[in-house]
Amino acid sequence: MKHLQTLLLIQAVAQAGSIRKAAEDMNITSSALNRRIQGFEAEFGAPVFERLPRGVRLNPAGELLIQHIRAQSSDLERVRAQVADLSGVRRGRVSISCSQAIQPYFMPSKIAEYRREHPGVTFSVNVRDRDAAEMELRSYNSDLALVFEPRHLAEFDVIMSITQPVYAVMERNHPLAAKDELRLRDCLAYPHVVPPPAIGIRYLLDLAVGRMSQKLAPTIEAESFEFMRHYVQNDQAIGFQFPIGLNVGRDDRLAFKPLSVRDIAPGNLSLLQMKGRTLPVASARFANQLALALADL
Amino acid sequence: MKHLQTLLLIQAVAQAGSIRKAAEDMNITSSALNRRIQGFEAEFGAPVFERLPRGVRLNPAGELLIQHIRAQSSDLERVRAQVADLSGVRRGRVSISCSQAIQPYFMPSKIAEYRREHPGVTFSVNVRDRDAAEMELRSYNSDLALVFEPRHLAEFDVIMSITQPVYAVMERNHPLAAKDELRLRDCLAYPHVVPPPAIGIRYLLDLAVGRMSQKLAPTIEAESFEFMRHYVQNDQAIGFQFPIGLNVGRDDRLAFKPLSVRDIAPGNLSLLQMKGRTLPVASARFANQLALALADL
DNA sequence: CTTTGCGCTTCATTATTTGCAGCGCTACTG
DNA sequence: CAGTAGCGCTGCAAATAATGAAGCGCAAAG
Repeated sequence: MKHLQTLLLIQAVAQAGSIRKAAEDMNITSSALNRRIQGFEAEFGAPVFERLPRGVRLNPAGELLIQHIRAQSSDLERVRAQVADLSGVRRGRVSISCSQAIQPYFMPSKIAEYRREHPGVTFSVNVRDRDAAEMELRSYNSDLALVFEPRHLAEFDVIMSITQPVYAVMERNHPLAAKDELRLRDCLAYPHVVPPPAIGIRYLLDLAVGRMSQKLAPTIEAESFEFMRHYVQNDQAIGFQFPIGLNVGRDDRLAFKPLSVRDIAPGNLSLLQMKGRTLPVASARFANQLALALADL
Repeated sequence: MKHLQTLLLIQAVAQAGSIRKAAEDMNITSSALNRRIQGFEAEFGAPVFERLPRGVRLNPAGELLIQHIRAQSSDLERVRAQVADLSGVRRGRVSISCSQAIQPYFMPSKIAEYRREHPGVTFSVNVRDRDAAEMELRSYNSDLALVFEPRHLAEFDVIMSITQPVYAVMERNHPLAAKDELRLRDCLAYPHVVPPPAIGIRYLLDLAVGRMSQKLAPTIEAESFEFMRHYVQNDQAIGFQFPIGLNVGRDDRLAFKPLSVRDIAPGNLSLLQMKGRTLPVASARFANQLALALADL
């Protein structure tokens, strides 16, 4: 859209960190870009960038402005999608960031379900830890985020929120696989595979261990739950995961047993959007469907 | 702001109802304006106006767009105000629509109180009935609305809400002035002054009377509470008002007595803003102060 | 101490926007 | 029922604004 051109250029400069680089990215000369920015700052009434010897950087006013720009363009997109919707076409693109646990079973099935009714809608799914997912929302790169243990709840609107107990994951004939419910201390007696601190489940583990005499002594710290699932088949090791990320009852090589909630708090799984934002139709509907599915879990 | 120019022109055309009129308003020629609009529609991907023989009118897509435009410009204003705030200056303008009852005592004292701390902030206060106040919010002409018995609550964010009983207003030595609490039927035995149906208190009266055998037989239907207050000093008449609009205990010519809540529901006084909107700093702070003051009432 | 990369400015050039005039159309008007 | 006024739209020349090429001064990096 033409009327946003200057704003988009500002965004490009903010990202590139220098006017000349941004100019190259946007296929114009640096002089033109330079003057557009000066022009804008003049009519805006305040500088937007700090001039550094090696480039530019947003100043506080610029940070405010860039936020406005993102909201702007995303809202315009929403309007266009809604207008397209008016003329009968059901199109759109839903972008969502989610925790790793959501990715293997839950999200694919829900997306497939949604697309059966709205085949014109496309999706963009990003797996992100909780901090990164929040960043995506803030930058309007994702419409939705479905994450465990979100951090800065006050900055977002919570569309739906449920809790899930932490499960231990182990080989099918692991000594602990006989019990129905496990104590955390029993698990820690075995080698254990835990994710790095940025991941929600690790946060809960750290909290829980903090109240105990025993310490967390991770044999392996691994980002990937996929990796964890395969590793525990070797070393009589224990992994941890939420049930939404497990194929409970339909995996014949692994056993999944819940940890006692006396030992470790259940995880909070929240569906978030940017505060106060009006989502595009497609995203809003998908969020709705997700909320219903979560409620049924 | 230059990058909004086309959008503002569209707004002008929507308001004027014809391109030529809008062109005159905006001091350009109709041909220039015409082509800007055509250009915009082209890149927008859909027409925004219906062409009528005597002018143009927004089509549904246009309605969506105009809403976006209003949100846009108001948000940009907010950013500018916030940037001004950054540079140390406490400036800004708060615009608020309120019910008539709020105007004589409550609003002036709260504004004065606020301005003692923020002398740079200016105010624009409009007295509106509940429907008109909601219109002002929707069109972004007012940041806030403080009204009795709002109608379409779902379209707005409720910042704060309290209830107030209905009071009868009468001459100091009116026969009913002796009692502590009045029954509605006793009031209706005297001539009564009521506002027109658009006003919140009338709505409550109509509701209450609907459950009774007696009918509302207004001697006078008057917009102005001011008028009502003066009139009841003549005809032994009864008027109705919420205590927030009365100088309870400090008026020596009138008596104010609450009606029994068994007869008539208390009025709901709500502080509203446009849904999902980020208010300018000044307005947000003032809303905050109002909410506190209402809670203390 | 040279080099590199930066923001910014000047000036001629190129796009873009504007105003003027006029066309065709439809709904009022006498 | 012709006349007229008001409308949206378009062609064309003039005015205005944005652009690119080149170069200046500056400060950090090598």
